[in-house]
Amino acid sequence: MNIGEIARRAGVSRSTVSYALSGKRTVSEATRRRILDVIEELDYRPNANARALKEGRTRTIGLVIPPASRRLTDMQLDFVASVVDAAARADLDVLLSPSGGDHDRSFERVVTGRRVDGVILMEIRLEDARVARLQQAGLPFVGIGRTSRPDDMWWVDVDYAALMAKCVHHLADLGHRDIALVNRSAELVAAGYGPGHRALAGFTQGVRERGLTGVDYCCADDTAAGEACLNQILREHPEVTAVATINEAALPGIQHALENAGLSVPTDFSVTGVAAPHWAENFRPQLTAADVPALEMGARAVELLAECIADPSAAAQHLLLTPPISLRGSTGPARR
Amino acid sequence: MNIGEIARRAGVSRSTVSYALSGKRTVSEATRRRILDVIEELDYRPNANARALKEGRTRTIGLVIPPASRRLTDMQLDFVASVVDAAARADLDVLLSPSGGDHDRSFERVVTGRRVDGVILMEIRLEDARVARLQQAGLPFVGIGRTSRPDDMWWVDVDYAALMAKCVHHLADLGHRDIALVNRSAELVAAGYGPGHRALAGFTQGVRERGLTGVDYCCADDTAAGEACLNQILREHPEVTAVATINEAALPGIQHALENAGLSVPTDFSVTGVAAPHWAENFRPQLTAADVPALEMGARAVELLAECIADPSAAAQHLLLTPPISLRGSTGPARR
DNA sequence: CTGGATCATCGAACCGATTCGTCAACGATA
DNA sequence: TATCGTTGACGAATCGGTTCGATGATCCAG
Repeated sequence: MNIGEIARRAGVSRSTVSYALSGKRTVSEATRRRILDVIEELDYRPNANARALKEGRTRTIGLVIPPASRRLTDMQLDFVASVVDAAARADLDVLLSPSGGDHDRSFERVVTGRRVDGVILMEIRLEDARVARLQQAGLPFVGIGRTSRPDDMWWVDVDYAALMAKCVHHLADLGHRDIALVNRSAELVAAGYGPGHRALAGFTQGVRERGLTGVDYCCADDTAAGEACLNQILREHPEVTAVATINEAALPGIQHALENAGLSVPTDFSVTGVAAPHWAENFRPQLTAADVPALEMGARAVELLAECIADPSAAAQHLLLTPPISLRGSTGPARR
Repeated sequence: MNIGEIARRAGVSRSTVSYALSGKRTVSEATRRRILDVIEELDYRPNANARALKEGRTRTIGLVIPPASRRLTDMQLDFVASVVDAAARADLDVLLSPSGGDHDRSFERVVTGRRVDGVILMEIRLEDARVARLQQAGLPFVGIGRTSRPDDMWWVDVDYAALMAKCVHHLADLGHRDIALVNRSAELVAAGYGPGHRALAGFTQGVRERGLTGVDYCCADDTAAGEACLNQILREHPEVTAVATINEAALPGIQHALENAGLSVPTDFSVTGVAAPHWAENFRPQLTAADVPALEMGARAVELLAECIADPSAAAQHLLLTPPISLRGSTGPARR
């Protein structure tokens, strides 16, 4: 069931079959009809590998996700889902590669095997060896996040610094003087994970601008860690009346810790931050937070990648998103 | 930077380079050394498409996931992650295809494009057109779940019927007489989603065996629906003292509804069911539930698929998992 | 009636690997 | 020295498509 078989049954040459399918040259209506009938009858589809080999492109994009050993955040999950969906709409296939910062085999296969036309790279660090590797290989890619030298690469990112600063200002407006940041895990931050660093920078800047006192804590991405982290904050800094966080997965734990401490939100304690809508709405009361637009990011990343593939020499494009903070019920005036 | 380039620089023929890499024929140590040096210097990797074309296999598996429009459950996410990980360990790439029950283009590409050696098919329905399509195309595949005629296909599944029956017996043992089932969404059940049907069957059987009274409700996969569903149960059947569920995503909503109704778990009301450990542990008190072994399922599905690809004519293998119910704090004696 | 343009089709080269058949060189054996 | 077996390398065919150049048929204008 290859193109030769079709050609034989239709009594034409292989090239005619190819032209009948692609339309790149005219084929008489009669033979076209005959060829399509045979194709229909045999349920023939061109071999994608052969086509990719000759055409030099695969109509496939690579999606490099964090290693599966670490559970994906909901935001990342939304992002993956939207990338896959956007790619499907553009008739692109998606090849998944679970890779951390190291050069593992899966990542190397994707980069060097000419299996993909381009790559979307998730969870980029400030210094990321994978970026250099992709640039060296000359493979078009779009980063979700940016390195410390972001100008010469394509990326889509959320402006965590600005968002966190906004959160701090919001808390300051409500009269809070002592606040805490619940960041992502210490390992991630130590590895140079951009959002972690930029959120801290924004937090620090906001605190300074408003003359507040701020403390920051790293916290692993799960409920238990969130609970432990907030307990630690309450113990070590009982003066703190509000926390801001970019750690979605810690939110349930934060909630538990506050309940256990007998603190009610928002009368005794305020909580805000950056989270996927799903988490913000599951918090009780619903979280005042910037909703990370993961779904939009995925679609835009695919669009950008398509442009980058079409013209790799074009100037790098960037997209820095600053979603508004949705006021819900989890922040209120500082207690006194 | 193809194999010809390497051959030229090393002063040998292309076939010699190929044999030096594959080891399928002997190559003298001297030339091998020379070839590998050139490869190293030029950072050459064989073109995966050309290799796949010639060899007739792609070293890639397809993973057909539910469409992204519907948020994946945590269990599904764990499953995807473990499949991707297991595949990476076996040096297989994973091609993602978001497909519902219909034949969409993405699914058709995966099935007919010869881009994958085999497929893992998630969220199988009792009558699933995709299964027939794969069988017709002769593409090896492993189902996560089974159709109503499961004997002639390979699959891995969780015995939801047995698990739900166990839950019912557990509740009966605690003295509950009126219980409710919170199932997955009405659309999913109507579409013939296996776990939904089998859970209901197990629930009904358990209720009958113990002479209880049981009501069952469908519930969309989110917090709001879970809350609404439990409110409805409390309103329409105030005699109910316990619910069992296979709807993880409804658990937070169930919790909210119980809190709002002033019912405390487990003294006033019991909750149990089947959920990924993550959800079970986030419930308060922690959920007495069967932990769906999603991580194990993923790894086993990849193993099975590898066997199925190696020998497609072999007898179909099945794996029906019945994880034990972990007793945590969310079930207790019926109130009186 | 002839020359040139247009249309439809064919044949062959090519993409980048793998693999089979062949063969030269060499050493060992008779 | 003639023969045989082994080793190491080469050349060509092949996988299944796409695409370029060429060719024959048809048509219209001059």
